[in-house]
Amino acid sequence: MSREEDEKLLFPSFAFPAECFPEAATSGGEQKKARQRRRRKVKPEAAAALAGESGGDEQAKKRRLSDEQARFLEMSFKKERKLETPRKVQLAAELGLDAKQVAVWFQNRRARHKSKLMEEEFAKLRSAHDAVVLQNCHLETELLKLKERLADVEEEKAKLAAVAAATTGGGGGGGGGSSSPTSSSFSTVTYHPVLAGQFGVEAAAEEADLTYMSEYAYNSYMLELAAAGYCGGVYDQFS
DNA sequence: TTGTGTTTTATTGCCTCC
DNA sequence: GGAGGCAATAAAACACAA
Repeated sequence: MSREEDEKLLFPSFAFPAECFPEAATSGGEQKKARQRRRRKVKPEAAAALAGESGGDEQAKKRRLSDEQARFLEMSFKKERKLETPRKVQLAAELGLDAKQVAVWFQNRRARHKSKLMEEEFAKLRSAHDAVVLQNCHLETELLKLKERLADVEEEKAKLAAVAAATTGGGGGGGGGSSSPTSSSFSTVTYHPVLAGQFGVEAAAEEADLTYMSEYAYNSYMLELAAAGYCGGVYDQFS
């Protein structure tokens, strides 16, 4: 079974939790709330059975499956995530278990599998988020530098205009104007490869003749920023 | 040994589908 | 309406540090 099939099976209608969108609370959210409100009550007979009080038969107690049984079930789970009733009964007979136990085992196993996939998904989203934060910080830093540079140029321009006015006796003069930025003072905008791929900015960046940093260069750059005290916290991972 | 955290097995209540 | 699935949860079993 492919991972995509797997996820389709396990997340038939995956959505971000309703609390992410409080303004769009729906009846689905209500259902979830209702579920969370619920407090399970263990029926007395079930509690007694678990405690071994009803006749004291060992079968009623919670028993761990043997390694062999668990291994067999695990192999079956790898082949098929859900069991048809006949297969369930057959499996139970082969393992000397109750069909209900096999069903429960599969149910719990699916839940474990799902939560593992969720963790992986979360980790991916988090790293993408971190990358966006870093990129944003980088761009803000770049913007700051450009603003400083612009201010310098404007100042230079004003000075030149004043000098021109003094020497020509007050004429207009438009000297010194064509300020094409020197390549050394303007650093190029860089895109982290992960970001570029993820958000489709690659083509646009190429078109604009922007250069790319290697992973190493990028990390070094982030270290520099961290050392300079930019965007505190975000760079902890680099230092 | 014991307190505590984690994993596993089982139950309950709700939902969907046939 | 019954079967089966899922989420939430309880509780036993287990692991492990102090």
